Amino acid sequence: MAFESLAAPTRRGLRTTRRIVDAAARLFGAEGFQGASMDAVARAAGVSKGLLHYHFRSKEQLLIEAQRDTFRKIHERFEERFERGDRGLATALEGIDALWEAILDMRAWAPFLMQTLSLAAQDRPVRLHVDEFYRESTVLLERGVRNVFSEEVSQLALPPERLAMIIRTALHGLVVELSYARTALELSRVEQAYRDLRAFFERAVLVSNSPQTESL
Amino acid sequence: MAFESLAAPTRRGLRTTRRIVDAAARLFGAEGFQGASMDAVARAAGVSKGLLHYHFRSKEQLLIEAQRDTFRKIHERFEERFERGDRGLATALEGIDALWEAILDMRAWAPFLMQTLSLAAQDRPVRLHVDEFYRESTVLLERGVRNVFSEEVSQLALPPERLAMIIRTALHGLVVELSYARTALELSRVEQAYRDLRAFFERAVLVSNSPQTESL
DNA sequence: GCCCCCTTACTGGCCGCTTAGCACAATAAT
DNA sequence: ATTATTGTGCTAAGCGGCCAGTAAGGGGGC
Repeated sequence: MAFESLAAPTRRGLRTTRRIVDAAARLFGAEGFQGASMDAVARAAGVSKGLLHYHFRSKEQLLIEAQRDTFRKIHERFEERFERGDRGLATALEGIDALWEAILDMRAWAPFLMQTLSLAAQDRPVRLHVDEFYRESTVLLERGVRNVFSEEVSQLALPPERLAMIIRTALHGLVVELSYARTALELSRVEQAYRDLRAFFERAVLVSNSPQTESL
Repeated sequence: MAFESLAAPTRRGLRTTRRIVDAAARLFGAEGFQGASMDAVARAAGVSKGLLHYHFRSKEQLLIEAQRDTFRKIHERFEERFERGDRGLATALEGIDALWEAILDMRAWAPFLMQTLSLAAQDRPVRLHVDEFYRESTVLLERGVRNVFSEEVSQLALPPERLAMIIRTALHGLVVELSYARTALELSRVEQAYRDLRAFFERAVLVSNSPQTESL
């Protein structure tokens, strides 16, 4: 992480770097990228501002590291559930449930994800980095779908890549709702929306008799 | 708009105010709220920076006016289509299509909507204003659902308010994808995702035999 | 004792907002 | 009809504060 030195970072350096990245993700999410000052991030991490620039070349670099970190966390939970050998609709639903649980667990990061997506539409380097993540996760999701439905692929209402896309879209929508929800009531409405979307998915994803639906 | 005077604004003042608000929505969407300076907005609107503060008490007030304007535009298209007297699933799908078309037409505003949602999670006054819009539009959407399905309400897979919620969620997801899509290919994928979600909706929204599904 | 980690102090620049004042239109006074 | 009066729309310039980034030096683990 210490970009200037070629020496391996020490344990201590790694720990503080981690603290800084966590604080950055939290604050960027809570107050926005431009809204959260380096000084505020430093205070939240319990270090001095100078140290941030010692570890990270710039504020933008800190943002990208924080994103990488967040994405990595999601990916881990992602993979550990979707890469099993099980098959069939029930397994697919379990996998999606696991994804949703991961998102729920990380709902403190939801505003940060929103910020990230919003920034990616503006800022070139951020965009490139987010693209990379989406390529990875889309591939992962598609492979998951193909694995899970391997024997029923011909019965799928949609080809796997389009299925992966609408799952991603629906999850984006849920993340928006999550990042917006404040009260327990609002949160429970979002959870209900997840269950309802899931039920629609369950009811419509397999077509028993006909081949795939019309394209375009 | 000129908040200090109690007099009605003249035609000229109104026209420039409109130009400023348009420029603000565009720039806030493109560069973010904190990212777009008042000076930049002024330049984009072809006026001086001071004029912005003449018409709007603060930068935040300008944001809120820009939001009100955007929301109003959406609402107009919203209502003109959903308030007809027609009934049935086909009408519902038409209504949703109209909504989607409206969103597509305004896809230049998608980044701005993202910014708005992201900011609403941070900023109290912005939040209150966005809440107000959501109350309105949710009521509108629910009423639309009730109207359209009035004779088949017992056959709905979900009660109207939950149906409205998942429509909103899915649209949020699509707006995220839209605000992110740059190339024509990406755009066409988003449009495909809409059609696929719509097909799922069509296939699952009515349950022919049983009453409403399990709640919670 | 060396080097990495970290702090304090500082700088240059940008940005929101204010202020002072000009241009022009509408109404009132002469 | 010309001249005051008033008020709105708008500009230019500057102030004050905040913030990303830097520089220089102190201390603590290997």
